[in-house]
Amino acid sequence: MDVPGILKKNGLSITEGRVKILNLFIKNDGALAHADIEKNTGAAFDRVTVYRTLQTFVDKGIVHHVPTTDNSILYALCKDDCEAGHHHDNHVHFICDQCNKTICLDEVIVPNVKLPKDFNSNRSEMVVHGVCGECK
Amino acid sequence: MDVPGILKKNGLSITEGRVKILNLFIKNDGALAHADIEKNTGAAFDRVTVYRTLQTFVDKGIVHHVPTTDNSILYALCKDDCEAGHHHDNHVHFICDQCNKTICLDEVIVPNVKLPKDFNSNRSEMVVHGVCGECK
DNA sequence: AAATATTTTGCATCTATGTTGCAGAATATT
DNA sequence: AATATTCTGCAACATAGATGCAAAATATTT
Repeated sequence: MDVPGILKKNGLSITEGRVKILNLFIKNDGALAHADIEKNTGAAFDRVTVYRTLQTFVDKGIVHHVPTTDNSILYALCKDDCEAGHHHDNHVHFICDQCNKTICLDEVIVPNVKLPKDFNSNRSEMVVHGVCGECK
Repeated sequence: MDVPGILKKNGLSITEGRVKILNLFIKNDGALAHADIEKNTGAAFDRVTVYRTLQTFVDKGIVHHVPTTDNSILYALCKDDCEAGHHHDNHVHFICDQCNKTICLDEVIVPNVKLPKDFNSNRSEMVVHGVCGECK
């Protein structure tokens, strides 16, 4: 589906900023931080607009948060979400120690773990660190 | 091992702030954010001191970062680190949706996942969300 | 296509979080 | 007890993110 289509499907107005930012996600298969987006759009938009756009995308399930160990917030697009419109982010995220990219491994499902009794699990997140195919 | 002993073993001076903060971690089996520590020490220490103490503890391997999906940094003590002094945090972290506590499941090891070929893994982190034994 | 209604953007402002340099205080060493 | 080392607190700074509101852009209606 094309970018305007994705926006319309989610009840969002089609604006220059949203189109450009969504395109950035589609071109880049890794995860993006707010700062990456500002760099790549050449400061064409206000900081606040970028924040709000990202928040909107998260709310609509177009994009999801990626867990990190530092204090950065990463956003990643799920291919499945794009196509089908239902939000599921139970896949593994991979962070390359070399190129520092965060990559969604859409095909790798987060495994279940045995929890202590009396613990119930809703959802799980998994981040794997290592060296990606490009850098190897 | 007692708190001053842990500090000494890591080549750190024994100071009021470090003892109190390390005690906080030992008493509380969940993960703590910077803000939690400031609350629990009754603002007895400067903000900067708390930041630096946490950074020092991370550097020395006394405490480790817990991955989160929001922008908060959580710190958690590993029982094993305390006892043996070697850093390993390949256990699962559990975040309770109800009481919002983060709990180190020291006995639950992060499972291995099959990565795409050409990907090498060094270490993995896993966060499970759900309801803990207390809240159930 | 023009007019109106709705959304979105940008600016100004504010808050929280985290860092760094440096002098004084506390701890460790001799 | 005196010296050397380490740590703390203050001030200042940097960055990330949120909010209210008027102006601008988009969507809808006629």
